[in-house]
Amino acid sequence: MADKTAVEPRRDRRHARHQATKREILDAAWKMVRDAGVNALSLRALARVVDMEPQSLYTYFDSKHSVYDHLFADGNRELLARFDRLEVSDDRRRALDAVARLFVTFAAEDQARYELLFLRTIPDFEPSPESYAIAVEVFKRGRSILTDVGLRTLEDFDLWTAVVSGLSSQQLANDPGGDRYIRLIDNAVAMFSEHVFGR
Amino acid sequence: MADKTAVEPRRDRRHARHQATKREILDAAWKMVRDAGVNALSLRALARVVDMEPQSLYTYFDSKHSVYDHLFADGNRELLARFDRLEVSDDRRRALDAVARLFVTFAAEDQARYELLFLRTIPDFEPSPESYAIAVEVFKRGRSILTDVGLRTLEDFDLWTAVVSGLSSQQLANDPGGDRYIRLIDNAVAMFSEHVFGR
DNA sequence: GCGATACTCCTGACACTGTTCGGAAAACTG
DNA sequence: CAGTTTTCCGAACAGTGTCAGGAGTATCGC
Repeated sequence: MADKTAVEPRRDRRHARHQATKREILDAAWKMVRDAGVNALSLRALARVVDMEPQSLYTYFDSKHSVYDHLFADGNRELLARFDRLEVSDDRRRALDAVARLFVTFAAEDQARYELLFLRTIPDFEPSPESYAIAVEVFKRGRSILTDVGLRTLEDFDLWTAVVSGLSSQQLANDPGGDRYIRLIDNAVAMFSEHVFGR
Repeated sequence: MADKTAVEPRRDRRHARHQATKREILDAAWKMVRDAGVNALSLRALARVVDMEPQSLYTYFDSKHSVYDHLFADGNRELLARFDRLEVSDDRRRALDAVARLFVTFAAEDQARYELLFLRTIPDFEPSPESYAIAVEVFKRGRSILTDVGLRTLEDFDLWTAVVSGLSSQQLANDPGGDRYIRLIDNAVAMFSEHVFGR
């Protein structure tokens, strides 16, 4: 009798929790990371949100780093998808502008995601080969768009990424939520294409 | 008797520890941060290095954030000193090149310091007014050098910082310890000054 | 339908973290 | 020498990621 009443509610909670699948956990993790910063992710707090015990998360993820790894993959997949959706103009300037705008916007949208994907800010975290492969894919896709546009040498490409990532990081650091550096994209693209293509 | 032998070594250690002053603690903190990343700093490990109990650190610092705050101030002071030591050439291109080189080198030297000063990577950390004042001083100094060179508008200045910080962050992220992006400084400065000054 | 197997989840525990409190020893001040 | 201030530590609290072991549930082969 006493046993039964003690076990009953546990079973109920089981059912409630059971729907908290991998995807839901990751979504909750995204929310936490966005609200409090990449390094403020806590497995225990995460478990609380998805109504689990912290140890149960280990059914879905090998470790905290594994959670980060999945977020890393998520972010890169999203970026890759946007690149795929992008229709590249024949006009050089227009194409460059679109790519820059795509990237800077992507960065400005979500500071945490930017940190996770492009800055090594979590101690000892390194993406798994599978996740890193997606990042490489993103890189290749970006690179191929730019070579199509006429950006041939690695030097020019590096200079391009420097400019675009510079705008992104400055936007996030000095004017998060605003458009102080986003407004400069036009100007920056003009500067860049004048330099490498002449005017 | 038993009491005395138990107390004796404690007194000896006291003397040994006593030389671990604020400066020494901060130096040790710099080393830890450089070796393991900004977010891997641990007060307990730090105390171990300077041969103290963790609680004793609170004699010198109000909190872990306060340690970060002092590091933040340290870094900005160093950068400010370098700006002061810099002799600005009359030649525009040369001057810009020197400033860019100064900054990118400073960034490339020490990833942890760069994160600490220019990226908001530590959860909830915000520099104290006193430390932030030094950062503002650095900003002013950089800005004044550039206006002297003929960079008048805020837009141009923002574009400049974007390019320079872009080179820095790319250097750290994609080729730490190397010079893949440092080599581009010449090129980048040419691009920038052609754009804002004409050629 | 039944037994074995796999999956999911939890209890308990360990070593670690930053931090607070209260007290003791040492250093400095009059 | 007495009194005050500075420096340090022992004990403890709430938080962290993680592991081991054991339940309950779902699924598969028979």
